[in-house]
Amino acid sequence: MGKLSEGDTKTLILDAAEQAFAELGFDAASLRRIISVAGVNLAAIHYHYGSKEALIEAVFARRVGPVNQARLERLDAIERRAGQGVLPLEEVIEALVGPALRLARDSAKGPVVMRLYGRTVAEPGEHLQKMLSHQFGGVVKRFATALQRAVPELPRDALYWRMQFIIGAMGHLICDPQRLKLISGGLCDPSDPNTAIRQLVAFLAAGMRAPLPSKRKEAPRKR
Amino acid sequence: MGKLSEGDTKTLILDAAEQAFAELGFDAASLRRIISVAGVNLAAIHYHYGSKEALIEAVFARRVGPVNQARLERLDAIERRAGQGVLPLEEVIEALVGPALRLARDSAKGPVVMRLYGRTVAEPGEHLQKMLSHQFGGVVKRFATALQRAVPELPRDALYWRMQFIIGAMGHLICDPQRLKLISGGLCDPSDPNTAIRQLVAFLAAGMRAPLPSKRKEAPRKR
DNA sequence: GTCTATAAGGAGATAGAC
DNA sequence: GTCTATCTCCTTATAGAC
Repeated sequence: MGKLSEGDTKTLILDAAEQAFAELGFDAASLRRIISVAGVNLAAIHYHYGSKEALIEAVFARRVGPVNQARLERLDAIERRAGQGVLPLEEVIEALVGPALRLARDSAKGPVVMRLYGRTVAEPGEHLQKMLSHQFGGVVKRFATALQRAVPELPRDALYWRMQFIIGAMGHLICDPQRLKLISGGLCDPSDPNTAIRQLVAFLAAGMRAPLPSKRKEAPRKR
Repeated sequence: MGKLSEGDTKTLILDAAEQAFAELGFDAASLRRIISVAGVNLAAIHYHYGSKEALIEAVFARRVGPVNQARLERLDAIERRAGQGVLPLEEVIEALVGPALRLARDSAKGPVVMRLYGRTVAEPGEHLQKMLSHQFGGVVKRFATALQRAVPELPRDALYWRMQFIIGAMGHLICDPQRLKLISGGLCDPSDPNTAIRQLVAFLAAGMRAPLPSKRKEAPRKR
């Protein structure tokens, strides 16, 4: 556990698996492809991890753990500064989306890691979804109460709707940055985390402060 | 093409495939599982569709075509009413997200269809992504110019960033409605399209109108 | 810990009778 | 158009030598 050796077989597998999962998806990335990139033997995966499912979980946990820890630490600092008062909305949102978007810069892997991270949300499969709930359940709860403290007048149902929108906007940006570059004709550069965070926080904060939708009907329907 | 027979083998396959893809994902849903639900023979899939890839495309096109047509028709009506003036932002956004969210109500399948529709955005695979660009390219371009006309003072780079956020929030809501019910403790009901649309439009319109993010401190500048 | 060899099964696709 | 039977390939996983 305390080993640091870089040529470690266990780590070689983890790195190659991460890249393959990000590039091809969990199903399409076979263990055989992973070992060919890692330069290790097929049996080594089962020796070190036991199964493909366990490998997926290990790949995921290595990145998600630090991100969620950073989120909670930043939220702690915000709450400490605010005392009993209202929390600053932009800072709370930045604490939620910033660490995830900055993951691209922290890792030498760059955008590859981001795709993996964002993709898991959309992927089906009981095992993955259980893992997600386990990894993110606490973070979601903490940020739900923090956002409530940042926008106290917002009813609770609207709060949860809007949290879902935040998660969706963040996830899509993380998962599929290339599409933004494409549709903008190269005008936007999603690989720059600072610009991404600034744009995202401004948009989401305004959304959180939006006046409540009227119960009224929608626009006239064409038939 | 003009056939209406409901027990049609071709349609039975399409229905079963849609459900299986939505439930399990494109990779995990095997043709053998699809035929067992449809009650048809394995060879029938290849006779009617040729390959699994072509089947995926057929499943997708059946739903996306009408949705995109509805989007463009509503946008046409909005632009006709507005003449040369500024477009009403809420209505443009509603034209974009409404038809997709209402898909759940129009189809007897309900939420199943929604999951399929939203999931495809996040899925990897060259073939799927090419198909997406082909199916949605025109719609994205039309709505980009429409949104620009609705928020004329917004710089073009911010416009594309925010469009990406819109697509993400909408897609996540469509793809994974159950998570909202879960994290809200049953307070929010994502299966009610009208509430979902109202909440989503209010949030996104406010986001589109957000002041531009500053580079470092509070100094929102306009172009 | 790492290797070879192989097990055991599921996948998509097809040929040819009816 | 529909069926049975089968082909070929690739997957995860394991047993056992070194």
